[in-house]
Amino acid sequence: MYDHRAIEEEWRRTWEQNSIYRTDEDSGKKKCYALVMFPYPSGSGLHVGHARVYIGADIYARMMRMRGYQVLHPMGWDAFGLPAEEYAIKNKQHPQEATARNIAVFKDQISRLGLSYDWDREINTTDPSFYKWTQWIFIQLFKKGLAYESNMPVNWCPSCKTGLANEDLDAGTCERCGSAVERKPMRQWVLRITDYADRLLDDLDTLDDWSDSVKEVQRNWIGRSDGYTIPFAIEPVGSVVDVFTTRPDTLFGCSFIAISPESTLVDTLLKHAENKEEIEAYRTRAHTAKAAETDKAQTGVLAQGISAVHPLTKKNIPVFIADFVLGGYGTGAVFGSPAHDARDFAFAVRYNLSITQVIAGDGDLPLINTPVDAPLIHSGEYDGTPSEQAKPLLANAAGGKKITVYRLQDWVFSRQRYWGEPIPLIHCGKCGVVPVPDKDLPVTLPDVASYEPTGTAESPLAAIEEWVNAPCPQCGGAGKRETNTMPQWAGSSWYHLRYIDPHNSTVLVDSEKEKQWMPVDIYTGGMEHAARHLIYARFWHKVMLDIGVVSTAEPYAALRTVGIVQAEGGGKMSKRLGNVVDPVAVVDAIGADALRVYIAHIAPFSQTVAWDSRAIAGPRRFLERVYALRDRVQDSAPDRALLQLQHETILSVTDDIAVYRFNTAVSSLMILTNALYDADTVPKETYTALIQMLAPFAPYITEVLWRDLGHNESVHLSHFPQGNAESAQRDTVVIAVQVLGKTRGTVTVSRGSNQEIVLRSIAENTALANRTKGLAVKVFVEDRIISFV
RNA sequence: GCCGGAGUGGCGGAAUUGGUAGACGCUCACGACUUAAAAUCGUGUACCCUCGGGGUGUGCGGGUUCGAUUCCCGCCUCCGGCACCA
Repeated sequence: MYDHRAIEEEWRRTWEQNSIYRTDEDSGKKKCYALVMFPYPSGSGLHVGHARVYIGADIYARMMRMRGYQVLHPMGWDAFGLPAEEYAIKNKQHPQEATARNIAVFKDQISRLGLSYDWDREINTTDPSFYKWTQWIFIQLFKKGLAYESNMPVNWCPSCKTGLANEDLDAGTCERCGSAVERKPMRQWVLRITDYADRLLDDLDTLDDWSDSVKEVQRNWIGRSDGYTIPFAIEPVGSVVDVFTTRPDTLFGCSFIAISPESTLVDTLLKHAENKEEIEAYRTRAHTAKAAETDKAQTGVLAQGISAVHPLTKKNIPVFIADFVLGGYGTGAVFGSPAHDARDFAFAVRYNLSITQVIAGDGDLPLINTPVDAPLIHSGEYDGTPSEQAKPLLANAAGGKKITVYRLQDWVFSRQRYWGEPIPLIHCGKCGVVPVPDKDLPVTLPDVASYEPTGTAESPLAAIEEWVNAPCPQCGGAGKRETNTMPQWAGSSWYHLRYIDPHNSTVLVDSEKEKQWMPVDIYTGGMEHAARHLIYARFWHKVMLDIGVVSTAEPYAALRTVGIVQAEGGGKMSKRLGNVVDPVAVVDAIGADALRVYIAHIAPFSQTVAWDSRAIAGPRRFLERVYALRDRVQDSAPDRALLQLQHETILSVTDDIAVYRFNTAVSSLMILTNALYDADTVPKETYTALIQMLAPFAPYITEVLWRDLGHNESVHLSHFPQGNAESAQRDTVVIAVQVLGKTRGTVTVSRGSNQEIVLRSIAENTALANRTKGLAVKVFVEDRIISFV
């Protein structure tokens, strides 16, 4: 038994003293920026899920370092956010204090896992020297017109007392606290991410080394859809409503127009409608309704005294204000063609509107998925035209225009909470909204008496008069600071750039260093960030490309997603169920090395796994075996078979780690270890290679064994063994003998044997000779198979 | 409903330019060591049968092929994303 506690303590200290993981900036080497998603340092400490991501990324970083790359493998803290603030409210303590304490705990726990971070580059998003640049980026967005003030209804969480972005919602509830979210019109800052929708979508095709599932999630999230706007004149208002449609071929079936209560058109209608009060009441109710409770039964209110003119038939059509029409999608107005849409059909039935079938087909109405070549009917001169062809014809005839719309909406960027980056703007009565000049950044968070959210469009910062009142940077007159803060996603949208140049106080990142390190070569983290952090970060990156801060179109060249670690037997780990596994406790019990090998070996990295407290014995046994072998090492050369296995293992382990196939890499190392265990002698050469290949997985124990082999320097600074394809070739191969498609046995021949030699071997095997007697060889594949029929 | 991913022993999983299915690990059984147990070491561990042999088998049903976990067609189930998206 090796003493993992003593070993791990000793080497952790040694590594720190010698700073062996400091980033090597030798520009003669190829660079490798191996980034792992930094954590929110929560009070509940490190989870095995964290451990899995960090260990995977670390194994990769360690191998690349040993393969001679200059590796940048940093860690930091995404520390703004609500939990620290909630804690501060409860305990009347500055969130910075709780945050600092949590970071200390997290860092201590992380350091127990044997991770090779360069701590000289540690960053913290709540550090003013960091968020100075988050604010600086916001100002660049503002100056480019990509940040704007809006009064549209937003998602409001009544429990967190703040507005939220669409990305912060989970099926109509607050992603963080689970409360039903309301729609609430309020002043807010919004980022024009939709301006970048096309680039965000199209550039996904350039990300060859991202998993398809993440790209698909982003495509769904952006949700590009091509259609038309069709103008309907409104009488007697005299204005025009543009409706959005992807189905202009059903235009002759149009029996109503529906406008979103959130649309500004409603104000215009109100001036002329006969039932103003009813419409007002409906709109108010729609605005305050909880998103999750929105009536799926499609209600609406008819605008009395108002009608729309059908652009083709010139007939008058009723106009409804209806909450099933989304304010933020398309034009906020649609036309209803009930015969060919389930929702329009239900609406028409409810309000007794006409239903006219305009595309031929059998069956009950509504007829939904009609074929593209189904002919139009009841459509005047277009009768008989196939529906797909009819789309542009009818759209053009109606005066429509082609338009591309997105499901993605602009990013609601302001939060009415304390613990976030202050938005660096000053409101001036004369000059309007003025950005804080660079020289005055960062705008630091002042101390407040109470962190309690106000429940209004202002954050607790609004109560600090001496902070709020600030002279206008432009005219010097009296101004007021913006009191909204940024969402938690702000810092993580660009942090990868700060690791490159963490101590620079004059620029966000030195451009030479940026060119040296970007893009991130491999980014490791959770799938849950696919439609949040990873979209935001790509968006900011493209803006920074446009303003010359960065030099690449994409921030992350390759992406590896980690699977969830479930509780023993499956299901979510939760404190309530008492099934949470504490990685530090596991490290104490069996050692970080065994935990790392276990995590690496248990399943493919991206796959969900259930924790298995029994299976963890295997990796520990494996390490014990490797440790025990040291007493049998001899200075002899490996025999041919062992040398072959040694090189085969080096090649496969190198390949496997490169593509995060840690499970099969560990299997290969176990096979080699078992072979050494069975061998009469343990050749030093083979054992040395084994220790070096194992080093990325088990960094502590391999240091001890490396020292035993007579080395003074760390194994992690040694060079990863080089595999030789020639040596990895086997001398003999086993060939399957198939008769009528069934494998009936095997013969062993030397590699590269031709058919004659194989047939001779078969003849020497009585059973196989009888089986194949009188049959013809159908297929012979060298070194693989011979098939008789 | 739309889009993506996946279904292999008691369990986690391995193998795909089509070529011996079940590597490696866990579990379990038996044996060695021990007064005994643990640990360790050794052997075995897909299923079935009439067991020195034979048959079946990679979610289900078809197909292509000398040969299919791998390719094609049609289903089922599970996981993830989106969803009143016009």
